[in-house]
Amino acid sequence: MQLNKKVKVEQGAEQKIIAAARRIFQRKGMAGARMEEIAAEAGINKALLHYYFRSKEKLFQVIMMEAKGQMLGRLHPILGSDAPLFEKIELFVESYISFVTENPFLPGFILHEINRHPEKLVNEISSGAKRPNLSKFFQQVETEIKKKNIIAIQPEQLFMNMLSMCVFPFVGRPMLQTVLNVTDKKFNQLLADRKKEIPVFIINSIKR
Amino acid sequence: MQLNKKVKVEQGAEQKIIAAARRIFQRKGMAGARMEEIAAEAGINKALLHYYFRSKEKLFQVIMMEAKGQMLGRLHPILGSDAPLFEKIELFVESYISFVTENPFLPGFILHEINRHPEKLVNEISSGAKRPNLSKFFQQVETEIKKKNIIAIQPEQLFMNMLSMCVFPFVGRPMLQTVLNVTDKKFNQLLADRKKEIPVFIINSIKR
DNA sequence: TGCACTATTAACCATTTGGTTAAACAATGC
DNA sequence: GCATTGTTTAACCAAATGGTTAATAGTGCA
Repeated sequence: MQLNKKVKVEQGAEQKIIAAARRIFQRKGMAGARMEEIAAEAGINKALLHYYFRSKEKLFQVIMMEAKGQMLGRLHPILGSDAPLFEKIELFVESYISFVTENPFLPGFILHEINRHPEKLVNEISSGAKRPNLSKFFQQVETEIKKKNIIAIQPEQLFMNMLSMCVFPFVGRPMLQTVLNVTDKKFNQLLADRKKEIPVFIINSIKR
Repeated sequence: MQLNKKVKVEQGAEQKIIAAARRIFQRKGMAGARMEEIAAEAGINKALLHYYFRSKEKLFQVIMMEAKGQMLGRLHPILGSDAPLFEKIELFVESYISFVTENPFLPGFILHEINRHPEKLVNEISSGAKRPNLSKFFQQVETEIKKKNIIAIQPEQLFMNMLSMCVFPFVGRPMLQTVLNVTDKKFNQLLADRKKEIPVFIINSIKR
């Protein structure tokens, strides 16, 4: 028989802290987050935060690294694959929207924090993980243009368009929802629809 | 002869404060901004901030109202006009990108602060200014669909796409620039190109 | 059982920070 | 000139906040 009081759902303190820090940091940002608040959210004492992660800055780095990794890490596997261009676009949009749906505060968090520190660029992405490489995707676009399968477009512009349409509605949700004057339910439906709508929109636009 | 030491460029203290607060708040957000810092940026004493604007919160409200007004105020004049749909799209994109080019931190600022306060929605936009009304634009889209001039698309999706492609590259610039691996100059060129590229992209996508 | 080691906490500390106050300073009217 | 009113500042204050410490509780193991 095991006497361990913390079984099943009861994750260790370290994990509880990370989960709490994720929630608080992502919503309020580094400057807006309070160590006390994170401790409370994790259901522990403030001193324990410093026991596991020495400082607010250190804890923040952990969350930020994780966030960057999640946000950028899915670019390469999809865009670097061998799938044909149109299929790749569909895959990318579906995957990215699914991810952001699960983590609606993540993009805004990263963007705000990066803007806050213009000095150190986004370098050392995810602590030296592979920098996302778009060359495969870019080559594919160039090839399809040469083959007259799609119209001439700068690959960079196409990529920006794709990413913008996937991510922005989540970052700008409160503003958009007000301007569009729709309910939560309706807006969620619109977001869900975009998994199918955006690929159609993009492919319509570029195919000859 | 006027003895007034503060002529020409020397705006009054109140204006200097607002200008400084705009810069600091937009870059660092409410929580990240320091009153002392704003005072220094304005070249005055911290106590003078409280003389003109009673509290940080009050000063912040001034900047936020102004920001919302600028961001949302330009929607209605363009989208509510009588211009034909395609022309309207061109006007909108050009106007919006020009504006965001001049105020690159403004969208991120608003979005972050709104996310930070989910309770009070974007209501009371610009202190009761006219809520942007998209109905004219939406009607136009419906009409063009009926006339078979454009393909079927939910007007809300079209609007989201437009706004996303205009705004996101500025909000997400640091991330995008890293991923695309381009210089400042090249990225600025890409952004400038978008004034023409986005309308083409959109119209290509929807026209029959 | 007792010892070493980890985990956890309450109380505390130093610094930062928004905000206040009283006094100096400048402009303006009489 | 001098009183009055508006502007600006240095010094100060109280609350908030990140971080520390010393003591306590729990755990494995010899």
